[in-house]
Amino acid sequence: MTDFDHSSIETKWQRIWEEQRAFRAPDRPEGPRFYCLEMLPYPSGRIHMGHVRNYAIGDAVARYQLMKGRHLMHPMGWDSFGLPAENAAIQRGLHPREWTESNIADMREQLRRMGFAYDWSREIASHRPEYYRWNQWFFIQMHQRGLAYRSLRRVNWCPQCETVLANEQVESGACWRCKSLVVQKDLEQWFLRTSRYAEELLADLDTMGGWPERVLAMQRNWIGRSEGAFVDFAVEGGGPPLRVFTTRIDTIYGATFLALSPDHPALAELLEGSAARGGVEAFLHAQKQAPVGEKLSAEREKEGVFTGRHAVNPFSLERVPIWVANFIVMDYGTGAIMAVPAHDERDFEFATRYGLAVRTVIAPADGSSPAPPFTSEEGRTVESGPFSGLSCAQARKAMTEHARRLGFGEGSVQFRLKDWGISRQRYWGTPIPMVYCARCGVQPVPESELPVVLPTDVTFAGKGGNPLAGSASFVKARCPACGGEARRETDTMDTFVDSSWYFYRYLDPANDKAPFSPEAAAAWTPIDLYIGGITHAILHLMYARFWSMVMRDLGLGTPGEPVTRLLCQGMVQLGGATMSKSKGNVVAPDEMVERYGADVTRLFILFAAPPERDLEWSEAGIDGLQRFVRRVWRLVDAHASEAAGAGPPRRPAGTAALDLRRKAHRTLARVGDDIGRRLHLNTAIAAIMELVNALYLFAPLDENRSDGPDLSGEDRAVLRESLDILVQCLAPFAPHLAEEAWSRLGHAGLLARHPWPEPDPAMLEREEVTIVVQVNGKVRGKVAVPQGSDQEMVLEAVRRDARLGSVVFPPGAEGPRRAVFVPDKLLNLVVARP
RNA sequence: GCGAAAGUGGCGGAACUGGCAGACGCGCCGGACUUAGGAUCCGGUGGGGCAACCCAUGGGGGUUCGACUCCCCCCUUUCGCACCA
Repeated sequence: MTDFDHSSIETKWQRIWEEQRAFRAPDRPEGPRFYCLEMLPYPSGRIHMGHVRNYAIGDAVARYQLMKGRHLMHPMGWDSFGLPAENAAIQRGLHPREWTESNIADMREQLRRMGFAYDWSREIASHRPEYYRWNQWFFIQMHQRGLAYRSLRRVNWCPQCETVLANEQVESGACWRCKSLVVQKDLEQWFLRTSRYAEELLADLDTMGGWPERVLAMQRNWIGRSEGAFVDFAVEGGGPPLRVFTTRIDTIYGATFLALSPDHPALAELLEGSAARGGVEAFLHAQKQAPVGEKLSAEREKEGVFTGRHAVNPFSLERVPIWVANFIVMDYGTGAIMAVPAHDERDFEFATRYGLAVRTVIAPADGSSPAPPFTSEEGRTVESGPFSGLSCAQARKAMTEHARRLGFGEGSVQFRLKDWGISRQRYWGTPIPMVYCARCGVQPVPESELPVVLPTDVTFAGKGGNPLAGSASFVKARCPACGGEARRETDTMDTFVDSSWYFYRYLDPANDKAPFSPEAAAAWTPIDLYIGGITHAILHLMYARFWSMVMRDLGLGTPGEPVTRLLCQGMVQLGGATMSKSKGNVVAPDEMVERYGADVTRLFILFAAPPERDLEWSEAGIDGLQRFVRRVWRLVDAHASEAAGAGPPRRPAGTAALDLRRKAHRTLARVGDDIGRRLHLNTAIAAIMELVNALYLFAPLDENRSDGPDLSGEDRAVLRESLDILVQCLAPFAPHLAEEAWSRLGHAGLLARHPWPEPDPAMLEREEVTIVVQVNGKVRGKVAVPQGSDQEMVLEAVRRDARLGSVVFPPGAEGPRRAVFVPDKLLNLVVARP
């Protein structure tokens, strides 16, 4: 009896896998392939339990698919640009590159010790010029096609990080990273035109059956498509008309005022000569002071002020006052609305506060007359001039057409999805490859001059501002058009750019002519399974989809949708909160590996909960997994010598042996299905535990003997087969243990690359099945009958059953009125109730 | 407010297409082996009666021969969006 020394055994197999290049993926797979991808980590320095869980899930699937005979692509890399490196530089005086590279080295080592089956030859890191030059290349391609543009925008600004934040990075008014209150600022920014793909991004969601419903819902919500119409209201006293967007043009006869965003560009002109000018300007000033968080809140009191001007409703020709209101946001629609207090809650609230008219123009179909505001679309228009009496849908159609014909409006579709602002005023990111020439304007850096490399002569003072702007050598540039002096763009790209296409670079990581070859992309994508946290359900996954569509349109051979199946694993929590360094509730994977080994750690984290569910960390159960590993090891250790000599089982042996064979083959089928189809890794492990229990019953171990019990030759063959199956089932979850056991059982070659066996169909059948016997739906007993028995045969068995017979057919009572029979499963007898 | 998911023993969780609720593990109880065991093996373990049976999957209704599973209402929790016109 030898103990399972996890430390030496795990190290040994990690070395052998590496030496034999066991997980190298071919550049061009021939035959079935599987691309298993896990979200790449930010190299913070240490891996945490969230990583371990993510990668243990992916590794189990990857190893299983490899054994199933598929060419496997299972790469790993580093999302290595970003703010923490810069902060570390400020705090420790290290260059961000040194800090990052050293973290990568540490974390790579930690991942190796977990025994994950990665093809490390494809490793990428986004902070390396070989990688980010392609960010720059993509940017230039997009710029040429009008997909990248520069625009002055009121942006969200984090005063702490001193950088712009995308809308997506503002969480209830605070910076998503540092939580400080976000303010607004006008800045020239680079944008990517995600809006051009809004329709496709939305429409595809309906076809993405391999994604969790909640992620699809979040993305739909985020894209936020609304069908409606623009309507132009002429301004009384001249000037250009005010254009509003509405989804309820059918209520336009109830519009009693217009409301403009405080940021509306037409305001200045409207206010000229208006008596209300002073009051409006005071209001606007007060609005500007309000912090962003408050500004975005729905609970905020609705406030506004009359501009002193009027507009004309083009349908009713009525005069309506023009107001400025704080609840109108500039970046949706036109920044101006027609307010219909009778049929919109917000408009109603505002009208009530300021004593504005409320006019009902929709009558509910049921004849009721509810108090305003009611927003239902069930009903007909009333008091709507020639459009009265139509259903809301009809009215919308007719009115939109009317506006179009008369030239004061048109149908329009609006999206909540905004273009992606990618400019960041940081050092540690991809330089945006543009230069500014006084004569020629904004010019892209020629492709031959890529990459634009980050300079090293920068100081990280922590005083704010972009360190890049302080690098004279970097800022000074030549204009590609005229050759004159020019100034280089110092903004860098949002790190979400890096992660939007990295999974294609893995396929062709050394390519220095293109980001990747179209052949490689076509051969390996779409990704079969992508695993990561739900935190990326919107941003990263939306950008990755957008980028794939752009690359497809650039002719790079990528599919429009990059991911066939998405698994969002739950978070690892401690004390009800996600583990995080700042909360101080982390458990270091290193310590677990040291104490229990990688196999036990992996088994535990996979067994404790199904992958999608949050997992509350508790070590209470880990002893069970350690026991399990030892039990497996003892089985193998005790039986290896005798089992090694046995051939395959020839014929059904005794009942016990036959039962064991069936158990083994059922386990094999179940584990395969649980990993390959259902992704229920916890139940797969449970099934393997059952097989281990069955093996112990079949061949009890005697502590006083070094060898196993006395078994017949046939029993030995069955035992041998079952042990082989056990070890193979275990390979995706506890790969080191499995390899060691495999070799102990006398097999040559790596188990990791050994074909996954097919269960013997004969062993999945049973000649006898247990039928549940119910009376009026209540279980009253069970009978054993041959598989495939019909109803009569089962009834006969029930009659013969000593106990059941009298329960089901009590003397003197009527027999069953009818029976519901599910073959091989259940018989339900419906009898008259007493 | 809108949207999504979840609620099952002391605990983590099973039950896939409506068909034996509680697989598997933790914990606990008992036994075996032991100088000892916090090692190992075997058995028990939802509740009530301790037998037949009855009750039980957040609560209440419904559909069905049969509901953890489907439908309606409600409660709780978590997550996402939050004045989107």
